[in-house]
Amino acid sequence: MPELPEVETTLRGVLPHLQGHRIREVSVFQPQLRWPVPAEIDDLAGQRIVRGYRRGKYLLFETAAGTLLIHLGMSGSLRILAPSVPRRKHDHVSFRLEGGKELRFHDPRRFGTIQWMQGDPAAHPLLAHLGPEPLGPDFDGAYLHRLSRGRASAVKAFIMDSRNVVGVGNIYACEALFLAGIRPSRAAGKISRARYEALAGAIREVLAASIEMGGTTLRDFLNESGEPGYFKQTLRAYDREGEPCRSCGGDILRVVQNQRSTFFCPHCQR
DNA sequence: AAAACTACCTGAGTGC
DNA sequence: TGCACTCAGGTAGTTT
Repeated sequence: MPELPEVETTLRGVLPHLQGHRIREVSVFQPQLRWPVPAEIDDLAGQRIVRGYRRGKYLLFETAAGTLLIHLGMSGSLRILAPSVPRRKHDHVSFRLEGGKELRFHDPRRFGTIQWMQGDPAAHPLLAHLGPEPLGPDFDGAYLHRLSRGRASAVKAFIMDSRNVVGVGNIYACEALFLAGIRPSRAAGKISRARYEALAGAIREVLAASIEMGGTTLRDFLNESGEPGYFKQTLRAYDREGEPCRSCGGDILRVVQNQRSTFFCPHCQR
């Protein structure tokens, strides 16, 4: 499941094949993604990718005629392939590149998004209300502390809300709260500045560490989906219900918050 | 205004 | 073996 580190890994994997290169042809096999792939995506054909970057979990590829926006949703992936590689089930969109290779979008659950837009990408409805990048300069403990005053919602939901900060999905929310020693159910508005400093640091730490690990898979990127296999063995809380806390040895608990599983150590997280 | 809930989707896993 | 069922998760949009 692509969280921010997987999206970043994907960007690093595909960008060398895209930046400065022309898209020759766009083929849409299944337009019914989260929203329909617009017919105007054809305008991308013939355009040169000027630059590509990530905003939250959105990937953006700019051309002179418009910007390609891609979100991988829950199960999406991008791969660079030779056109001779047969199309797999759930390969929904293909971008033929100058030089002969193809960029293919694969997404079994079709929660992903492919859009084509004009104008300033930051003003696009999907991007306009996003909070700061967790690895950027505008995100720190002071920011979280200030923003959370008066909020009654659980801190876990607070940091998973992309209006507050982008890129913190369920897994990394659990991991960061464990690292910071904060109980996920605690009211966001009642957490001290000092503890938010720890939380902001933990968020950056888990995301950066995971990007580093994703980076080690870059070599294999063209062959594999880009999902880092090492990832699971480093988890401290997520998906570890009943297993011993790596810090105190007690049982990791699982509860449900806002229809999502939350994993935490009741001894280490208060 | 803020918080909680719903819908979208398929594959993996479970139990009978 | 096969069927029915549940669960997972990102996030925009809707409801409370």
